[in-house]
Amino acid sequence: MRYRDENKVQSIKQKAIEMIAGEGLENFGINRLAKSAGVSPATIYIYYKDKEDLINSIVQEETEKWVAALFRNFDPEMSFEEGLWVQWKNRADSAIKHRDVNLFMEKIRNTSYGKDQQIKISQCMANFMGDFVKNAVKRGEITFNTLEVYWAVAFAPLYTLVKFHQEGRSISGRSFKLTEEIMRETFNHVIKALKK
Amino acid sequence: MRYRDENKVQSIKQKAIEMIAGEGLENFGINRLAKSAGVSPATIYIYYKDKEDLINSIVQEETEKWVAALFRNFDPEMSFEEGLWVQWKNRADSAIKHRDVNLFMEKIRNTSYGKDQQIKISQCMANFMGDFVKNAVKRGEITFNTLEVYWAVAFAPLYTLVKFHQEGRSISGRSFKLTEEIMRETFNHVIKALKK
DNA sequence: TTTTAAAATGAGCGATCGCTTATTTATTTT
DNA sequence: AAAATAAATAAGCGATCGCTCATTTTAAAA
Repeated sequence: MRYRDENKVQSIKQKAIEMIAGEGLENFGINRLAKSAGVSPATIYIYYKDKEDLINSIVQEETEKWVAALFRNFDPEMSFEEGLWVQWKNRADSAIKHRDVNLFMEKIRNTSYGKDQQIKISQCMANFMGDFVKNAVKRGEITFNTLEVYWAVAFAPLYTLVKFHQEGRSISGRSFKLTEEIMRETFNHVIKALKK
Repeated sequence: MRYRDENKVQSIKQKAIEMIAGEGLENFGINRLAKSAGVSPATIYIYYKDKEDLINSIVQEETEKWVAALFRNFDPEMSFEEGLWVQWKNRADSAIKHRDVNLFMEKIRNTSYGKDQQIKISQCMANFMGDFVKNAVKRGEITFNTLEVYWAVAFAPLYTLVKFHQEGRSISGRSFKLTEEIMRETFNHVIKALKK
């Protein structure tokens, strides 16, 4: 019997990510994807049940990779400042190295396909951060009441700068690049906010 | 001659906002909008050139209202802490009072229709904030180098909490409500980060 | 009351949508 | 070499898309 051509399914995934990253979900269609990936529309339905399944599968797969990358070289036993910086660095590296995937994820976020994605990210965050933050509090490095407030103060500034960077645009209207220097400046503000 | 029925165009706008806020752009269509608004599809094209013009018009209109609401009771001469708090309060009130519009704006953000929206918001922010921040620096209340960093530290935490609130979900998985108490807690962190 | 002109509409156009089916192609097993 | 089987495809289905047109409705102007 004939075996699956892995190049085909990889091409389908890759082109789907590129198309959604570029034009958004509202212009994304199976016929156009098939043409772009160099396969027949019917071929896509060998690998995926329907359009929804296609998108959900890719979202799930990329979310797992995305979260894993966020915690590379991270250890909950790290000091607060070191651990948070590792997560910041990983987040920024991800945005730069995998631009398409990050734009894709951003387009998905506010759609029905983004529900599971957000839940998975939240759970993973809670798991990893739970111990990390608990340790930091135990050591008397930081203080806080609500986990949501911690997340908002510790990560939201970075995520906003990453968005500015991805869009190549910002408040001032000028082009914006997320340099290590700017990351450091922002990080110092955040540390000041959270430290006792 | 016959005059335009303002109820009709208002109904079209309102239903468009509700539909996009609820199901997102990818499921939004003119025929369904017409049915929902109780008019003929052709009627919509009396008021708007095409689908793109319809969405762009609503985005522009609501963005102006949205930005205006953000600077209600705000004066660039205010002390830093007071001025920033006014903007925070306005942002939170907007999310609570005009839920549909805020969800609509959020769905639009990462689409092609969101480009002008973002630019307009950025410009308005830069104008209002320019003087305000300059005054605060002159008075020695705060210090910072980059406008983008200021924005990221001063507003991103609040905007993240607003998103949690809108989605009724957050890091922990539990339902999340943006109370005044949580806003205050977060605000104190941010002030600590920005004050000299 | 009649005329006039724009608002409003129902029906439906061509194009594209997600998806299926009948058939062919490729590769392993016999 | 023949049989077996799943991958892959071209063609196109019904449904829906954005949008238009011929016609009717409405209310001000004459």
